[in-house]
Amino acid sequence: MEYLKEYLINEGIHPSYQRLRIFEYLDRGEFHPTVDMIYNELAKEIPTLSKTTIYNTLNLFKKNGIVTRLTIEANEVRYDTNMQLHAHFKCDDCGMVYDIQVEIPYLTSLTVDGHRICERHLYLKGTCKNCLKETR
Amino acid sequence: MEYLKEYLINEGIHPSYQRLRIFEYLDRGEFHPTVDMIYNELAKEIPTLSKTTIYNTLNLFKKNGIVTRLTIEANEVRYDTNMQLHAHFKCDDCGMVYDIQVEIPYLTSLTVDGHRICERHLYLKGTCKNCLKETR
DNA sequence: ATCATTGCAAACACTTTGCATACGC
DNA sequence: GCGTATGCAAAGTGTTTGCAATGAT
Repeated sequence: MEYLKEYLINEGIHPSYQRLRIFEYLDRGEFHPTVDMIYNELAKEIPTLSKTTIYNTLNLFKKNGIVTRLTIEANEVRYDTNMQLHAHFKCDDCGMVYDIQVEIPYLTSLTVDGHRICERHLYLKGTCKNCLKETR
Repeated sequence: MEYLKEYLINEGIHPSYQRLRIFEYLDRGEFHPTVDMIYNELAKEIPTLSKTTIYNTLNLFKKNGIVTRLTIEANEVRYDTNMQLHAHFKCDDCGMVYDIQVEIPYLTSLTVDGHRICERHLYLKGTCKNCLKETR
């Protein structure tokens, strides 16, 4: 946990207990949780935790560029600590969101049609391989 | 307007006056309006129009596959009648959303990592060419 | 002692639901 | 006349804001 603390400090974020726990939770692999997921999970161990703090914290993380907001779905925002360029696949059946490694030179382009690009999101939707198995 | 009527009927949608007007408004080029934009514009000419009707109508259009929901931004849903595969660029300065014609073979692939893809969205963000001009 | 963070409660914004009215065939 | 579409009001959701209490140095 010590290295996470240093990471936050490096990014200009005072590493309070709540912030550390929220970042640690986000940073556990390909997870992309929603605010509710974070709250429900962490509130078990931090009973005083409030959703306001989670919103504050995620907005701070976003502002400082250490998380990305995923808007695959109109009604659910997910958060990702993996800042490298990659795509996301969401399964319409089970709701799982997968990281997809893409190799699209085009995506890394700095401009398109004269517009300057500074953020890219490739979202795919369908049925994931696990759900495909079950319906087979 | 007659051909729009026939189009809706073909897609299994009863072409009421409100539905026609909403679809016609959506279908005016690269526009991608939000519910509010549709409402504000059409309410001028259809004073009794309610937002509920717009929500009902857009959900119906979505269900019948004649519009796509764009979720470039967490807090704003936009609607698009262009069902062909293309990307969207949103300008952080002026808020304008542009259609981008892309040629990425990968994007048309039917599967990735064993998952079956049935919907694709490529969202780009940055500063559009018009806003770049002004700050120059 | 001071300044920043937390978290409650209230406010806000967006979308859906329930239902009575109005419309079109 | 009947079945559907409309639109008001209310409910439901997700997020932000105001502010007092708390915590860290």
